[in-house]
Amino acid sequence: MMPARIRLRTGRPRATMLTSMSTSLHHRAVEHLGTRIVGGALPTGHVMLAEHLEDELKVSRSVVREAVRVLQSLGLVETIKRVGIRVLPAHRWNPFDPLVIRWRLAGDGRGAQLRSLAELRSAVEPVAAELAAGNAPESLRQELVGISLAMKEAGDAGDMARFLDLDIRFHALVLSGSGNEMFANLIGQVTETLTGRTVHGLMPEHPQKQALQWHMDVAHAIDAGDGSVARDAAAKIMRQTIAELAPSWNDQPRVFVPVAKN
Amino acid sequence: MMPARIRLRTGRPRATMLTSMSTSLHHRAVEHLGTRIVGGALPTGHVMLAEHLEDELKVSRSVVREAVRVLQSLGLVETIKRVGIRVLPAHRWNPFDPLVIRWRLAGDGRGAQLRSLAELRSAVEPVAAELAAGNAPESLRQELVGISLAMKEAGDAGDMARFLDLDIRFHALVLSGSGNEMFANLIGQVTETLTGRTVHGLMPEHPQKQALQWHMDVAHAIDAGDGSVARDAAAKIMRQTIAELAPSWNDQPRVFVPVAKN
DNA sequence: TGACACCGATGTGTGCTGACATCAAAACTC
DNA sequence: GAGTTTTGATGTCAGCACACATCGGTGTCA
Repeated sequence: MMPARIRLRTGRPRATMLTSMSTSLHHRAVEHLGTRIVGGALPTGHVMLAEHLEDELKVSRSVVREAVRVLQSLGLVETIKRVGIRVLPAHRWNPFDPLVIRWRLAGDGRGAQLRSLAELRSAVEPVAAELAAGNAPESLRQELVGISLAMKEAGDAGDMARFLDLDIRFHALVLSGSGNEMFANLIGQVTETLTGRTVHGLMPEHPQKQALQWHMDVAHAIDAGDGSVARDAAAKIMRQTIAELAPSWNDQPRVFVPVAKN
Repeated sequence: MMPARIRLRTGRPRATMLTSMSTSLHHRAVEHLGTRIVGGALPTGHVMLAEHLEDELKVSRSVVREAVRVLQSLGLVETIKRVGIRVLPAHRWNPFDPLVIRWRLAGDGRGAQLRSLAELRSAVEPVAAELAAGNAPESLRQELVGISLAMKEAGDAGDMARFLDLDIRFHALVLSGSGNEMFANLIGQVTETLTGRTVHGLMPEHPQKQALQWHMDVAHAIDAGDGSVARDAAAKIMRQTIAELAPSWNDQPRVFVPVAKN
């Protein structure tokens, strides 16, 4: 016989979520808090109470707590007993986390974030090209050569949409071909900067003839296993890219992270 | 009148936590699962049930769920309704997260992780030095010069402990002085590789005379605002560092992250 | 009277649990 | 085979017990 199920609580239908987002409550909570912290709406040192967040987000403690735990792992907040949830200074944030990058790109820090990413690219891609020349599998080298030729075609024809697609794949293949998983992980961010550059009209009407040649140089050097040539050609691409983009962030102030005392 | 508070449950005293660790249950759970996943004990595609983890870790659902949420944000697992918690392939992990790096360094992936970090350093530090020459605040430039001189002293005197401390601070200052928060965030990882190099006896008895000179070159070039000289000197340091360390990871296989189709 | 150490009250994160809600895989029906 | 129902896992909620840092009061001593 089935014991009668005791119904302790009515289990009200819970408002049926008027804002019928497809995403989960957890996702929404992380997103809400992350954007507000990174965007500066919640300044460094600001203390929140879990209970207050429940009211603000209209969710239960579980959701708030799980979201706070995630933000904690990103370095955005810390929890202190008897005090609350405190917003940490920006230099404690994990600047490599995709979420943090996305939130910065969406807010005031957009310029500074793009500069950081561009500088990171300018550092990494030449070394990635050099490593790819030594390590990349044969099929990848050949695809790279093919793409560099297709880029020239698309560039000469003025087909910028196709050029962008090829450009993205080109740089993704170089990063992947390095055999370094940290480099490969930057593919997403590089893609973001490349698309952003065209979307925001920072791309020249036609790709520079030089840039097309440099891409082919990189591809052929990787194919030939010539690391230093690949590196130098990639460095040239990066220098030109930085030069093109620099005006858009020249006014952004630089922040100097304090070095922990020994 | 106060309504009588209905006591739904006795709330038993909860076993008083025999394993009286100083760390929180949440921390322990994240650590336990993270090390086992990154260490390979839980292979890609392995599916766990939350309830099973409760039993295994002897913790409640809240702790398991919060830990899983954090691991999810690191890209180590995904949760699927009606299926469970699935371990994701390594190329989905966030290779820049300090936790992931630490877990890899602690397990079989140690060699590959050190290579990745060293290659990242070799890419970033020259560019960081170049940027520092243009951006670093005056006080930082001067400290850098002072440290490079002290490094020479310590090196000539054979005081390797002091040399290591100075070396760490030197590279931290260069990264910080770049004014790029992503570069600055690598300070921790660079410190790890530097200490690891000496701890594991991969460091020469006396620092190379050339290396000492290169450090001074970097410092003076940054102080003088000469970016390209700083970059080239830093690149020389990196080349030598890589050459010293390479034997320790030459047998590690490289992994090539698949590039998403367009 | 004033400075300081102690100690209890208070409040907030941490952790545990039962009860649903939801949704997709799997089983079932036609 | 297509559509429907069942099932079983995560998702969410709410209440309680506990640990512990902080604050403020109290007592002691100078």
